[in-house]
Amino acid sequence: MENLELNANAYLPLRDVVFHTLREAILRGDLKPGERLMELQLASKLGVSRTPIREAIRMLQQEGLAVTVPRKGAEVAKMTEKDMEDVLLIREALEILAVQLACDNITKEQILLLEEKVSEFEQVIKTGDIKLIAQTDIDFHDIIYNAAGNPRLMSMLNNLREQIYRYRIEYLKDEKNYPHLMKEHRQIIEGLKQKKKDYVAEMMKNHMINQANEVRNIIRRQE
Amino acid sequence: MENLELNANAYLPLRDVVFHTLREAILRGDLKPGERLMELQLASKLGVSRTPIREAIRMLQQEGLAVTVPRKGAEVAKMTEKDMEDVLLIREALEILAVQLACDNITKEQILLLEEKVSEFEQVIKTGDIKLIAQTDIDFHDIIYNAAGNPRLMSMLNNLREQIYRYRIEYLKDEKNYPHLMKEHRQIIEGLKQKKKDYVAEMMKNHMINQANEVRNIIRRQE
DNA sequence: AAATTGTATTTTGTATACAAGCATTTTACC
DNA sequence: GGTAAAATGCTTGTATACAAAATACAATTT
Repeated sequence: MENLELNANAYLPLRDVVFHTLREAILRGDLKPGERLMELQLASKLGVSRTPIREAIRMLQQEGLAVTVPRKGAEVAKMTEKDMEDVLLIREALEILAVQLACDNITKEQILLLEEKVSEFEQVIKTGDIKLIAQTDIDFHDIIYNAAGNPRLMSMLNNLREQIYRYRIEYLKDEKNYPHLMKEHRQIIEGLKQKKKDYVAEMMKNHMINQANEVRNIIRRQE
Repeated sequence: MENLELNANAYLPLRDVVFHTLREAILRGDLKPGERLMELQLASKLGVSRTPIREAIRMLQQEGLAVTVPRKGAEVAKMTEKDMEDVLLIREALEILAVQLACDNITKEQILLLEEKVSEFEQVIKTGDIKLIAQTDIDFHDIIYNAAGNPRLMSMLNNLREQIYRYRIEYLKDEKNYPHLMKEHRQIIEGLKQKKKDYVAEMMKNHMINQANEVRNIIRRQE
């Protein structure tokens, strides 16, 4: 860990601000897997007392981003390759569910939004700004989640995405992945337009399997 | 709420004991949906200070069993029929995933355990003890989760089960459901034995749809 | 040298104090 | 009597104090 800074907001309780701050730090890798989350240290670094830190840690823990051992303290959750595989499988199942539900409910406007997002993606990759590229990809899927009309599913998928964020960033750093990704997104849009549920499910599955393979390669390469 | 009591354990931090106590109370309906979770009140009722109560509430909140409004406090999460539908759909997708994974990995011993559980279920329904009946059903599915070998999937399914616990109890109070339930369990075992992935998936889907329908009926009847 | 005990230090666990916000009632004024 | 403002009480938010456990490390023993 290096430089944490609080983005204070008069009306949000500090625990929520701390929670978001720590979550961001974990996702962006400023807080590394296995790194201890010491209350006093974090408190002084963020300029608050231990109380909001502790509550934020309890939230992170329930979210799976931190692991706590009683009377020992918390640390940033480590992710083994197996953990990653487990998450990817669950994500695949739920993304397929989401796109199937979306297929039933999606509006013409939402389909337009999806098409716009693909164009936007095409533009954004030229900038080379990975965070922006990642966000555009996230937006695409978020439109589908919204169309699915199942808020709990949406929040679970967001949580799963969080868990593999670091690896997805690596995946998006590799330009050779962009054409496939865009092609798959276009296939999904096509299926949604024609309301072919089995087809979109197949295309989403394909999309997920390809990403999972890339994530696997990245993990292998790192170790 | 009426009588909460703490099941103290020397080594578990109080926050965890409080968390489990409150969770149980919510699931069993002692704490009703919409009921406020006031820190001081709970603290004095459980004989602890506000600190562990607050941390437990943060955990319940992240788990979806409580909802908190800043500077207003927490209350037991309300579940609309729509929420329930949302959860049931997710559960269906993940139970199917679990049983498919189990199909790949299940051992002979685990299949034996499943068969024993069905027999046990047959015995237990004679007692009429709903909590025991529910536990036997839970055990059956837990064996499958274990065979699936995906701990994260297991914990997500456990969490989803939690959310619909109250309605599942109602479902299990109705004796006419037992024969179907047992038949479906036997079909799932058969599929796992023969390692027919598509078949187990189909049977599990069927199992889930039937339960979902019953839960729907119960909700309708209640309102 | 290895193991063990003892002690100081660090860190978490829990209780409590105090501040601030929100809601409701009371009071003052028209 | 009705409305606005003030006051009161209850609740959450945050900081801090103290206790208990874990850890690190030195001293002692084997």
